[in-house]
Amino acid sequence: MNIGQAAAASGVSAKMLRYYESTGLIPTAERTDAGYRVYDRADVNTLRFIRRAREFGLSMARIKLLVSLWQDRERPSREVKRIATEHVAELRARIAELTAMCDALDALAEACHGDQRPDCPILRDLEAGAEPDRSRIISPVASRSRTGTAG
Amino acid sequence: MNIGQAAAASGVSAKMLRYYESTGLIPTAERTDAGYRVYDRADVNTLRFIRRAREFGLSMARIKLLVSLWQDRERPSREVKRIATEHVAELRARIAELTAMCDALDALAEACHGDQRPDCPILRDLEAGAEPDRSRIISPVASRSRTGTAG
DNA sequence: GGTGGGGCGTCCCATCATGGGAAGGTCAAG
DNA sequence: CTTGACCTTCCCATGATGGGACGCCCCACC
Repeated sequence: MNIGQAAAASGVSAKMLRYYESTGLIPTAERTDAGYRVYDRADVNTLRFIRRAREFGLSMARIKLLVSLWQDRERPSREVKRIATEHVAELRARIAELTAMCDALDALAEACHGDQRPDCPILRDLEAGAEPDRSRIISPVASRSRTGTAG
Repeated sequence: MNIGQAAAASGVSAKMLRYYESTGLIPTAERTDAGYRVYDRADVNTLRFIRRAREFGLSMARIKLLVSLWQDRERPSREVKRIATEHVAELRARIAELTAMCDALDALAEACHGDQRPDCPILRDLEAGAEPDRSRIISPVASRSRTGTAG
């Protein structure tokens, strides 16, 4: 089967097929004399596995691990579970972040009249912390300590 | 103040300051004779506004709109509210997506023994929809090399 | 045996916001 | 004048994906 057919059969785009191959997620496909990639049903199954894993939001790195575990009949389910659990934890963290943003912004939006008047609690919140035109913001010593990153 | 001081005072990195300038989010900064960018307290306030807006997960495009609304004393709060509401809707949609992923994967992980045995509901779910392939998922072990993953 | 349309190949670019780093100029303190 | 911190611009990388250009290939149709 051609790349287009494998793509249609698996639900993974041909573009992604080439990309997955280039990153080593799937093995290098056989080629016809003309250089066309050739796939079989087993490849399509792997691709479906990958697509399904992507639907869980798993990263390529984790999917790579899962695929090799999947193809290893001796795998300990512990390994699989660990990967899934890590991902769930990350999803939960992300959800918590987004929920905090969402709740805060929604509260602000609820408090906003939303009419032709310029007064707006959203903007008032956003500009909070902006120093009014008082004295200098930076102290003479301030520029020294640049503590690492801020994620 | 120069870019490093403005960065420290605003919480926006110098790198991002240049980037925001290049994309037109903030106006082109004045320069010293040597070419150094110069900022004042008003710039720092704008930067803080931007940083705060970023904390709500707003896109640069929406922040650009918000900044111009913020600086327009005649703005209708309706405009601001609309932007916030759109973003809240997108956040909710994203949260729903992530929550669905999270719940589904978590259920699978919960059902997984997580021991040394190879049987695993997570992998079984992932391979669901894969066409049966003559009783085997991958071709006979001896013929195909496993592309020496080793890691 | 031609030919045309569509599939395939590679390579480059863009996303979105951010950081890393190199090469070279500038400033301020010693 | 030296030194070191800071500034400049430019390039690259992220993560997964799509878009597009250009050129070759394949097959059906005549």
